[in-house]
Amino acid sequence: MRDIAAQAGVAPITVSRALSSPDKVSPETLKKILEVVQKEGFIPNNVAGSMRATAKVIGTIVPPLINSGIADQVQGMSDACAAHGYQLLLVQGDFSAEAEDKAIMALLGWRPKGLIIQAFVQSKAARKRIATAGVPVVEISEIRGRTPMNLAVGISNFDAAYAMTQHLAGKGYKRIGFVSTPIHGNDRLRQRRVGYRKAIADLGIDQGDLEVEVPITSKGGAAALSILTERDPSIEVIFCSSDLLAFGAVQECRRRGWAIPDRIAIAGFGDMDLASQTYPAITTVRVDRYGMGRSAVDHLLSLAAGETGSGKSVDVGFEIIDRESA
Amino acid sequence: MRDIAAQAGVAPITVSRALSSPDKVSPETLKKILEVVQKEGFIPNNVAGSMRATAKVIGTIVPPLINSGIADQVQGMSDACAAHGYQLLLVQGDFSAEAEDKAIMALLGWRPKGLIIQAFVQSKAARKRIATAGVPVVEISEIRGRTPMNLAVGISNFDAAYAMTQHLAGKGYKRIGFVSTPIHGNDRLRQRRVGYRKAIADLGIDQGDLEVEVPITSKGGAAALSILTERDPSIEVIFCSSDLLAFGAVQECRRRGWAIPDRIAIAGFGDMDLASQTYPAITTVRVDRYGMGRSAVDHLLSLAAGETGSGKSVDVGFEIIDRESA
DNA sequence: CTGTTAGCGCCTTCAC
DNA sequence: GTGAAGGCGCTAACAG
Repeated sequence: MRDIAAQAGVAPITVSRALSSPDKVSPETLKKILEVVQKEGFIPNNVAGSMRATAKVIGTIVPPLINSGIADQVQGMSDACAAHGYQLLLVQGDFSAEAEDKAIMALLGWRPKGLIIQAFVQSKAARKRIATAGVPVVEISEIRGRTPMNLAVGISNFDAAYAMTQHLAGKGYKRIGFVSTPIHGNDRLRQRRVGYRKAIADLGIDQGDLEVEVPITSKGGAAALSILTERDPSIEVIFCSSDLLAFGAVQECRRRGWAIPDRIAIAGFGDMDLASQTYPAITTVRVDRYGMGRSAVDHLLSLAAGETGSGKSVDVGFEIIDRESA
Repeated sequence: MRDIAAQAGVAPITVSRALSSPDKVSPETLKKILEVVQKEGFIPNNVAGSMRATAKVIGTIVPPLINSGIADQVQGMSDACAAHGYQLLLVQGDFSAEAEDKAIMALLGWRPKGLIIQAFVQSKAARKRIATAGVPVVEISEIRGRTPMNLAVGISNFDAAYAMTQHLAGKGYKRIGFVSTPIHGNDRLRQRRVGYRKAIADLGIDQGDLEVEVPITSKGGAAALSILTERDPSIEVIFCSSDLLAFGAVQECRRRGWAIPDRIAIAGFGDMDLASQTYPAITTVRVDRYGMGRSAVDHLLSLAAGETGSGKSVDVGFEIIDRESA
């Protein structure tokens, strides 16, 4: 930057101003400076800049990207960040509290403008650290129940699962199974199961235990179909807590030559591209994951700008998409 | 950090050492410092640290995460970064040279240890900037043809597509179609098409134009099936440049009640989870995307450590996975 | 093994 | 509209 300044015949600070607030520099000076910058291919050092001003960085922790709609969310965040001139610092963690803690530490070390986390912040220690750091946090999560640290963006997974279960019952299905990936530490999944259970109870269906947990792969969905139909051969529909599982179940049916939805019906959750393209197309719950990502960034920047959204939740809503599989 | 030092009765530099190279500090001093750090919840400021030492950050540019195996690669990079104590700075771009330039500038501003790019660096300007910055680059890309700036990690998409086309011919298929997503600016896709064409030529098959480009969705795969079978009703197999397209084509067949592979056969590329789980399971080319991500980080750090891998390519290889769909 | 000194490159503050 | 001084928090380099 000194070089540029020398070449343009001005002081370094003027170059700084030319690049960050061009309107505070006279047009001629500006033009000359920009020419030199261009010629030299100068790229200002954000690291140095972030020592005095706060870094234009948003840290985010995401669960494994593989096999999930998380990629959509990351895309949304990335796009929104780009629109505001921010950068995404990405750390992956699983759903364990320890992994989360480590990831939060790693991110805070970069003094980001804010944090976006794909769940409620679990450990008290982490919450305290974040509070001490004075960094706003947006939790992309279940919005029912706990109060978020600052602000939560998401849907009520409880309501969504409840609505889907009711929807299935409304179509005449009596014995309704529920498949999920491991729930431990994932409040979104937990709320889906709670919603399902509540609906079953409200409907007065007496069906015993038709729940199963399987790995987060389509193979898991296939396995779930086997397990549940063995446990109760009269089961009529399987509600999967993710489209990937539903997809696996659908393929397993084809493998067995079972007609969907006549022999058994299947419903999913998420409305991934997959769900509409599979044949038969999968009845599912649509969630705008991309929008959640964008919205999270927007709200985070509002919080960082001093707006106090404390404790509120932003419900992006869901929609039951009725297709052929159930 | 001054606070911590004062409380522990040592100089700031000792705290610094205690945190970054604990073995250079006496056990007692170390213990006392760590206690204070713990008690205060101190998180060192990486931004400041990165002014003198180089930042433990790797910048990466990825194409849209949605609908692709890229998520696996990101996962691999993320895991490898975590293992080395590095952080991933993620920017998304499409395949255009302008987007790439902007993304590279944005990343270089953070003075990262290195860059990982999901293609060859396209523009001369960008290459020059990177060279000037003295930052090593690993290109995850086609390894045939152009010499990489420093080092490329990937496969020969040409060889892979050639091998698959030969494989299909070997199974007796005569009229072999080729579907890809838009090739413009994506050398991996281009090399797949070139490999396909070379194989067709070598086989002496005379079949006219059986190539089509469709959007990168499974719907695109369905559309491709319609287009190609209309263009040539006697087409026997469709080789899709991605599993997602192959999946769409398979679903379209089901919708039409066409038997796979008897009425028409389908092959994919990538061996996504999807490919093995779809029924019928999809014959495809397996590429270890996760491993590519990990390997890219490892090689990048070697380069950054002064190793000169200039111009070399690391071939992670591929494998033809023969399943039911072709 | 520990401390002193100096400075990374920019931006805030204040003066002109 | 422009510039001079100083410091952000940490760590290399050198000394003890």
